[in-house]
Amino acid sequence: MFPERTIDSRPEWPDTSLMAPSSPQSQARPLPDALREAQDRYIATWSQMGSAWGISRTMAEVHALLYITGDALCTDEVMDRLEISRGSASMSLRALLEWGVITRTHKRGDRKEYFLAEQDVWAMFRAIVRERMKREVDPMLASLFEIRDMTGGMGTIAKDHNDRLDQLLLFFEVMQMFGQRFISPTGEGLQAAADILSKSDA
Amino acid sequence: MFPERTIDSRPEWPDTSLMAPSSPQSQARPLPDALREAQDRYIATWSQMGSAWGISRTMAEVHALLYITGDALCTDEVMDRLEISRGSASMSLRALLEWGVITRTHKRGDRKEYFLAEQDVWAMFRAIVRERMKREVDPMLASLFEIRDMTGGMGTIAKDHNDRLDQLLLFFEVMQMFGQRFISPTGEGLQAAADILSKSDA
DNA sequence: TGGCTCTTTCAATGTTTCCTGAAAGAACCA
DNA sequence: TGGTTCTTTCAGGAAACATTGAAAGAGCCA
Repeated sequence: MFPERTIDSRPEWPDTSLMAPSSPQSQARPLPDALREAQDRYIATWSQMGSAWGISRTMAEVHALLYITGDALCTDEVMDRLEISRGSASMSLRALLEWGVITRTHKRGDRKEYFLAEQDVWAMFRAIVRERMKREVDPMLASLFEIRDMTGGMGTIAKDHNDRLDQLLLFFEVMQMFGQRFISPTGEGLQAAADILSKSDA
Repeated sequence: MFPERTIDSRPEWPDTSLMAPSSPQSQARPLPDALREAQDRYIATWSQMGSAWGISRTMAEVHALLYITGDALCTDEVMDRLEISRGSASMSLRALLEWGVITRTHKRGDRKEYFLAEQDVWAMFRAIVRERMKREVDPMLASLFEIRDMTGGMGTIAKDHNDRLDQLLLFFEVMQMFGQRFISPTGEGLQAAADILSKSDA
């Protein structure tokens, strides 16, 4: 069902008792193999999710990497870790910035840009919902209104057609309202509720 | 922002005062040009929407056509209207059946199958949400749990990593709960509320 | 200003995804 | 059973999409 694409997802664990001298990590701190493998599987999972929802695999992978490591990584680190080209890394990072799910940072005495993923999952999804509404739902609603106007004065011959459009318009307006509530400060109330729930039954 | 793809979306109206003797329509009833054009624009809009959300353009077009006409159409009618091949029409129709957003019907004395779109927008979206949860969210949650288990016993070195996964898991569990509420009979309450809203301020 | 480092762009290329159309399959009828 | 009508399948081709890498751009420093 999902497209075949994994970043080495072996089913078994290697020996994890020692630190492996893995490739040059962010700040010279090598990672236990098990952790690295878990990261890779997370990256693969997130990239599958992304492609099912119309986000390019690489962009999803870059985001997954930044989120799961929690580190501020530079372009070269992203390239090396995901084995992608400079151009691809650059474009993905920029797109993620535009989505508002990562931010630029700098390190003292280093000219490179570092990228850090939004660490609050709810804030991250608020950003995603905000962008998708802006890019897809709003224009579509505008189109639907226009289309509705095309047959507005046609009388009974277009009645059913217009009713169907009205039904759709109503639905998307309701959804838009929900979306706005989700991304607004009120949406943070939802997050708070979820946080409380999580603590009460953990 | 959206990919270029339209089904003849001229900005101006043709003369709509008369029925145009258009191509052989479902039941030999020709359509006013304006109505046909509005249908085309709806089809184009819906197909754009679809591709932004990972649904193939053709499949979205077929669904749009069935929804907006409200008619039970057979494969040949779909092919002719959208100018797609028999194979493509057949596959799209089957996929739409699997999604549960269209149904098969038959006409007396006719061996062909006819296809009818679910006409209730809320029922349609309940079907879509149900399928997407089943196909994408549930497997992803399963993966996240597995990944979480990979580093469950690793102690402090994986603490932050595990916290991040837990945050994601919590988020998706909340979303799953919402989704289930949306698709359950309770979800119909939502629909009812929206219907009332629409009548009260129309 | 010239040289250095890092970032962005984009034409060419590679890859995935989708569509086509012919052929096989299935259901029905006489 | 053979013929007719409709549906599904799938290999091959076409289109859409993503990635690469080299070159241009941008900022910085001495």
